[in-house]
Order: sequence, then structure tokens, then C-alpha cells
Amino acid sequence: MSLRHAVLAALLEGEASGYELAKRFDLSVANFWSATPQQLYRDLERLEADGLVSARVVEQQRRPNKRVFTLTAAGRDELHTFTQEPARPVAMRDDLLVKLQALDVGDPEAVIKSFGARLERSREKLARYDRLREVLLAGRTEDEYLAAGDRVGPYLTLLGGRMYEQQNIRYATAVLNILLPPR
Amino acid sequence: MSLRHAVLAALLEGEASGYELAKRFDLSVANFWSATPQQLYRDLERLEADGLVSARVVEQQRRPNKRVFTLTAAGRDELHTFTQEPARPVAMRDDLLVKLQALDVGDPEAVIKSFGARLERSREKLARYDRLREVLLAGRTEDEYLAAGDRVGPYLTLLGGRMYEQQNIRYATAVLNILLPPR
DNA sequence: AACTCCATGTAACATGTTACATGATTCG
DNA sequence: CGAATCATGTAACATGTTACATGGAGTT
Repeated sequence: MSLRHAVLAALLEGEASGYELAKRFDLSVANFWSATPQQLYRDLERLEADGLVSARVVEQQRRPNKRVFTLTAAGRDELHTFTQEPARPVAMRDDLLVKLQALDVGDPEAVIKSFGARLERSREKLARYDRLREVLLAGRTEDEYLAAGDRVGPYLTLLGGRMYEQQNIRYATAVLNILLPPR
Repeated sequence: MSLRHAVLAALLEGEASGYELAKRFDLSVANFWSATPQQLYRDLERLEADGLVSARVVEQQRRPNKRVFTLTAAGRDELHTFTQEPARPVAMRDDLLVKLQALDVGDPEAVIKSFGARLERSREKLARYDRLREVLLAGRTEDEYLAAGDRVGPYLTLLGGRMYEQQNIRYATAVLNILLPPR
């Protein structure tokens, strides 16, 4: 029940079309939520029907027109209320860990390969998050940034993304160390 | 497309009824996959129809009869093939990080409270995983256990669960440290 | 007497994924 | 000239969640 809220939170960063939102979800928000463009289009329609976002058409030359969505006051209220609800526990769902669990009847080399790929992806993601962090900080130290008081949330979710990927790197490394030199 | 495989992997630990599987999912498997009992019943039907598990009715006195499911040879093959497929990237979906992202329009105290609750849950889960680890090791060191060669997969997924919760604890602590003494 | 545990299921609904369709523009 | 990007959508399908139903046994 809460892609809605992820969309609203993403729109806090400024108005966007469905297409632009999809990219935003791929960059900053990917860290804690994911969605396909189709989901976004469907949910934006609903959010508009519920008055939580408003849409206006922006005409463009040499480009198809686009519908740009903005948070309404009701949308902000909804977000505020949402933050007061208890968070639901996260449910893990990782393909690769299922494969790992089935290692004894599986193909160890293939699983090792997948972990190698995971490791590399995590390194790339971490590098991307680090770059995003530089942009956010804009030359200031973390303390200076936080002292400004604004946008603490986005900084902390980014921190979450970085720590999460660091953890993935640690774990993949540990698994490979155990599986790779099998003697 | 892969609760199926999580179920098959869970059945590697031995035959089980739908009800028992649900509990198994809550304990050992919860770490990397989750499912409601209803999903399990539905999927077990399908797995049986596809010949990947076989069912037999166990009559019980003073208890309702139960249908106990076992992996078939075809089920094991399916698992083997599954481990060879490339793993799909994990998609994060965390309610609480959405709330954190929306902190500036949200209710900081409520969010802080939620993080406190998360922290506590992670500590409990970690303790549970640690107990499971003791049971698995059965007095041996990690090296001795791994040298035995069997059941390496389950050990590594458990390691994953432990590291994951350790990470959650670190992150929640970091967030609280930044949000709590706001000056 | 009320509650929890065992045990299985149906039905309705919400969410997420995949495939397909369209059509112009810029870039190499 | 072909590929990628901009931009939006429909339809079908797969998965996951919630609510409800049933009924006996053991526990407090």
C-alpha cells in the first residue's frame, strides 16, 4: 500500500513527469524503493484522482508533450500522516540466497559466479552513491550540512544506501572467501 | 517467479506440511524469503501438479490430518537448474526509509520512534540467528563445520542474516545519533 | 469459559511484472 | 542509417496480502 508514498516523497524533490520520475526512482530513490514506469503511470493517475498531486500539461516543441505532476497541500498532509504510522517490517526476498541455500543440490560454480557479479554491482552502486553524496554536501563537511537542518532525510537515506552496499560487499567477499578456495 | 524455489529449498531440510513450512519460513528461511501461509498452500498445490513435490496424507489422532510434502527427483533437478540461472538484482522496499526521506514534511518524533523499534527488532533477530548458529555448529568451530563440507549453503545464508541484522543495528544507531540530540 | 495451537482452505483485492504499441528526435 | 532517448500508455498475467471460515484439542 505504499508506492503511493514513495512517489509523493520523490515529488518532494520537485515536480516531474512520469518519465522523469522513473529516472528519479532509478537514481536517488532506487536505494529504498523501486518501481517500473508502468506502476508509476498507474499510481500517478490514482494520486491525481485523490487530489494528492496535480497535473498540468507542458507543451514542448520537438518533443512529445508531457504531463508534469506536483505535490498538492493534501499530498503533503498525507505524507505527514504517513510518517506517523508504524513502519512495517521489511520482508527479504533474495533470489541469490535461495540459490545459496540450495547449494548442496545446486551448481556451486554458477552460484560463485553470481556472487562475483553481485559484488561488482554493489561496488558500482556504492561509487554512484558516493558521487551523489559529494553533490549533496557541495564541499561542506557532514556536520556543516546537517547543521543547515534542511534535507536531513535525503542525506540519511543516502547514508542508508551506502551502508547497505558496503554490507553487501562485505558479505559477498566473505561468501567468496569460503567458497572459492574449497580446500 | 520464485517463491516456488524458496519452497523447494526449504523442503531440502526435510518433508513438511503447509503449516509446518509456514513456521519454517518464519524461522530459518525468514532471513532471505518470506511468505504467508496462503501463498504456501497455493504454491504447494502447483508444485505438486508440476510433479516437483509429492504429497501424502498423514492421519493423526486428536489432530486434523495433514498433507506432508516431499521433494521429488524432478524437484531436485529443478533446484539444480535454478542455481545456474543468473540471479535477479534485489529490489529494496522499505517503508521506513520512505518516511525518513519525507522527514522535512513529516513528524520527526514518530520517525525516531520507528527507528527505535527497528533497532530493537534487529537485536532480537540477531540474537535468534546467533542461537540458530550455535545449534548448527553443535560445539564445533566454524572451520570444523565447513570442513565437513555438507550444508555449507544454510550456514552461509545464516551468516547473511546475521550480517544483515548487524548492519541494520549499525544504521539505526547512526540515524538515531544524528536525529536524537538535534543540537 | 476463553484463548491459543493445529491444520487447511476460499475469495477478493492490491500490487508488481512483462510484453506490446506508438511516434518523433537526436546522436554517432 | 540505426540506435538510443523522450514520452505515454494498454492489456494480460503473476504474485502477494487480507479477511473470513471451519473445527477439534489442549491450556489457563
